[in-house]
Amino acid sequence: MASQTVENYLKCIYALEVLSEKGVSTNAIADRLETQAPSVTDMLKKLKNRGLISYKKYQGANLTDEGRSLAIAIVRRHRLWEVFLVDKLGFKWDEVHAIAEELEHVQSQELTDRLDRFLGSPKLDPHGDPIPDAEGNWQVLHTRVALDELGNGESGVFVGVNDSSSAFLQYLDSVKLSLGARLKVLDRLPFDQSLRVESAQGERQVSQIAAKNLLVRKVD
Amino acid sequence: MASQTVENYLKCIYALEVLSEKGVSTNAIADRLETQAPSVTDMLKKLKNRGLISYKKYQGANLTDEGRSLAIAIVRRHRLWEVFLVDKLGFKWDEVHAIAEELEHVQSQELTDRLDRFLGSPKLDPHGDPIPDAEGNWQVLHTRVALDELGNGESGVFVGVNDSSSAFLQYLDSVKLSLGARLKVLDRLPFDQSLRVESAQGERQVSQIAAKNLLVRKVD
DNA sequence: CCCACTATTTAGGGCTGTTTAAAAATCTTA
DNA sequence: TAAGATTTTTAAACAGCCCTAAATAGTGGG
Repeated sequence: MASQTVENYLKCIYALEVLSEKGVSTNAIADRLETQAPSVTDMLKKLKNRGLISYKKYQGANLTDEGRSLAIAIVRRHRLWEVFLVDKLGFKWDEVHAIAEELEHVQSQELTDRLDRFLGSPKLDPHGDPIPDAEGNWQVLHTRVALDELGNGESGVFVGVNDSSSAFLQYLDSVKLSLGARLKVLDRLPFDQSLRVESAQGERQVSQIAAKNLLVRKVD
Repeated sequence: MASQTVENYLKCIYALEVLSEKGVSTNAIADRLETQAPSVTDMLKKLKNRGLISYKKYQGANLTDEGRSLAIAIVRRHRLWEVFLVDKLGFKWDEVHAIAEELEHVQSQELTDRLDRFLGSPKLDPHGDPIPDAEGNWQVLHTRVALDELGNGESGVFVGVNDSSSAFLQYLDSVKLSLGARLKVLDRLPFDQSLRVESAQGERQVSQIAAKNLLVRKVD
């Protein structure tokens, strides 16, 4: 039985592994978990001993199959609880992350299965991220690209975010951008590279940094 | 912020305090938490330093107002989650205790409030125990007595249990006794003091030990 | 009232997970 | 390629919570 701490490390390594070809670095983990590098080194040794990661000194860590399937199970629980919090309890999408971080550690396969059924086996969480099923598989997402990568004149449907920080989500709310919105990039402003975008609510401006964190599915 | 361990001690002391006039003894706590007496002594000192209990060596512990209100908040969360598990997820009443023990430690006032509303602000948990409201108050229960305390010829409605162990709850299920059943004590069998009881499903026999754990509200 | 028994506390450690400070390895770049 | 900078690991220590063994306080029976 993995402790909450171990679960958090696994989830963290899982998230970072996607971003880099090589092993996940000690510092990257320390930053993300807001802990210190020596704590990470310690934990990496333990995780290795438990067969959850492969790890060589100075080379970073990678999940083993066992570690990865544990990590995916945690992600599954996290995202199911997020759906519960938003759909059933009426939380807003920027409020659920911290609470789901706690709920995800409750250990009961039966609970997870029943929660999934209760929610109607949702495929996506409130931020547009896919929810793994009990076997750890998930729907292949339509190709998602950052709004920023669309050329002038191209259109896309807002389907997810790169950054699910409360700050970014609240920003999206404040400018009335929500999942499903159809967006067309008109052009870039030379000064700061911000995008002029056309949406159902009319024309708006999106900063480049926001555009990099806003994921769309391209449409014609 | 109280750790899960601290919360478990508080809940334990709260539960034991009801049963005895004096301070709650070290061993009683150790037994209930399935830990060792020295661990309890350690923790009692810490709880005292944090102002959550009053405690003198060899004299047992009692909750302070602050400790008690924390304990009641934990009981509230525990029982709300039990209602959720039974009413919404379809668990049986004997399956929910362990899971609720984990869920109760999730720290979010907002979550508790919303869960309460989502469930319709229930007043009783699946075992007939009262759920404290956000202020820590609960409905005064109709006087509940053990079935065993009814005289021959007296009747009562099954409204709760003393022992909510899985074993006892499953026993009740297996003999088709559920909350709300009307029971009339006919007489006792001299040999083992077991009760002959009349219910809607006909006449049945209830062992004395079961009768002591089965709570009824007297009716005429 | 004293002995024997039980309940409780102290002493000394272990394990997990954390920290700071310092050493070692790796990377960068002139 | 050799300093210098950065990253990572080691060392030493601490906090929370737990344990066993041993000492001590309280309690009931003779």
